[in-house]
Amino acid sequence: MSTQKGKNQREDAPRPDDGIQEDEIVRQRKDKLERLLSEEGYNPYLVERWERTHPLSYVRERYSHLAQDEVDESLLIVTAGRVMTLRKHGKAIFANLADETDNLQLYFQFDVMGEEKYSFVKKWVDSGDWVGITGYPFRTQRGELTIRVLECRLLCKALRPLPEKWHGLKDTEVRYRRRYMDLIANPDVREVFRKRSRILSSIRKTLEDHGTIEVETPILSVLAGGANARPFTTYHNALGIEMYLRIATELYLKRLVVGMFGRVYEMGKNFRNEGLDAMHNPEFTCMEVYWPYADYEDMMALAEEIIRNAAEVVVGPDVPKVLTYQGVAIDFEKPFRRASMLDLVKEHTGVDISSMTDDGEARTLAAARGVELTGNESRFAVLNLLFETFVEDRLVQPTFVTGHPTEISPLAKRDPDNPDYTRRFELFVCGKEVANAFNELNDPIDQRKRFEDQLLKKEAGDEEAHAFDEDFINAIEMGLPPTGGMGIGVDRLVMFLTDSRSIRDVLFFPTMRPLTAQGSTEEPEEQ
RNA sequence: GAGCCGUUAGCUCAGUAGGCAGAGCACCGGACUUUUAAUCCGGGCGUCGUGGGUUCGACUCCCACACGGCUCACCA
Repeated sequence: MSTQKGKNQREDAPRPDDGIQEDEIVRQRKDKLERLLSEEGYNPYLVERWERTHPLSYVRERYSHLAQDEVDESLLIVTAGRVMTLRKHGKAIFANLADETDNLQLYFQFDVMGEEKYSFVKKWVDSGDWVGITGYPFRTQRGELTIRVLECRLLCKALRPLPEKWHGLKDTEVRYRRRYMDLIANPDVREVFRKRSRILSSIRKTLEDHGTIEVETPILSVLAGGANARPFTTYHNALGIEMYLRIATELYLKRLVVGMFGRVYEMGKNFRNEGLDAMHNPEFTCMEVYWPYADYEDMMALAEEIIRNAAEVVVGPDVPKVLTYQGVAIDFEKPFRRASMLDLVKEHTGVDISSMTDDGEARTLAAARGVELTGNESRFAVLNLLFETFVEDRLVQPTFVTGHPTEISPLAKRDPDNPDYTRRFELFVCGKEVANAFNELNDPIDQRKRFEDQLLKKEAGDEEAHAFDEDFINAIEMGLPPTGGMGIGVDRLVMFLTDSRSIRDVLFFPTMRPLTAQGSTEEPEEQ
């Protein structure tokens, strides 16, 4: 495809596929494809269906008992997969076939298949190709469970070679940008993502076992509320308005509780226009759940149950739910520690904010410990800063941190015994926040005040202050019953349960900077 | 956003006080009916991330930029 035009395009304006260049191997494979068409009249891309009776894992399980040289012809196996390796020996060929379940050896024999079928395989099948196979299982002299192939149908031809078979694909950039190559080459990566799927199912099952129903609320809306974060902005042409991608699902879900939906949850992507690093991706998966008539202690029990069940799908049943994260054993089995933010700060810094009524005193004590302050912080803000600076990192084992100041909890109900604080917890694992829950504020008058408070912060330059949501006030003026709600950072939970160092290792396609003019403001030429 | 490190064949990686760019796997041709990182014989494959500079000569030295990784700062 190196027409004059194509060449010019590549030089003058990088195309999205620039960087994947026509190399020797691809040229050879395209030639081979043409020869396959002209010599055999076979177009592998016209194959539409293959009646697979059994995946490879079935063969391994059912025929594990076969002895050396024993063949089982009781059942014709019709299976399929990608050819990973080929070992050609003249009139016999060994290959490894992989599907989504397993990897099994194939044995092609001249005598067994007949010259025509055998020669086709020898001549036209390459590593990377997809094939449909029929044959009988047997065990080789070397003890390897193998399928003796009777028929081989070339289902699809690969024009690009597989990554190196021994070292796999290591280049992190290629692994993230072209995850399909990573998944082909690295079975452990496939396993991480299978675990992710099982964890998500487990979370859904635990919630649904408690009568919680899954709902969907807008991702695109005119107001991004429910958290303190900067949203992504977009524009709706027909309506002529700015719109935002959601930063949380909270305010919509509580509207549904008002609307008498009972226990609801949503698991989906949130979007925050902030930095990227090992713990943060601009889009990430959150689960939020709301239970009427429940409180944050019920949410603690639910959090433990969700996480323990999720751990179980990773480690297996009847095993202690203790997992190693980056070399540290994390115990999800025993009840998680519960401690108030005030006590934890006192424990780690000696500063006791609970007895304090003076903001200046709190600032002085924090400043003495090296915390940078603007001089306007309340003692509650200082408490939070001290917690973030001196405590957070140390909470390695699962810990419920309770009693956050009202000032930093604009949607949480006050503690009736101490209105400056809320009935709230955050769950920390490995020094990172995994869950956040509280008794939902259902006093519309207080909620309005809290929003007004956030508005003042926004006007003072806090870009992450909460937006004022008049309709949400309207909703809870209709009456939100006493409700416990919780959010869980699903990606982080998956990271801890799969021993993944970066959030990019648990997202199929993590956000990456584009390589070319693609994504820039430049006009995409022609068309 | 800042600092450090990296970018060489399809993949994994070597490499040179500045002097024709290397290996293994993959690929191509040949041999081979129990191999499994098959083996044996022969072969091809590179804008050494991009753009400048220094130099007789740059993959190598210098500068800028791009992308990635790590650390830090903000956030989940």
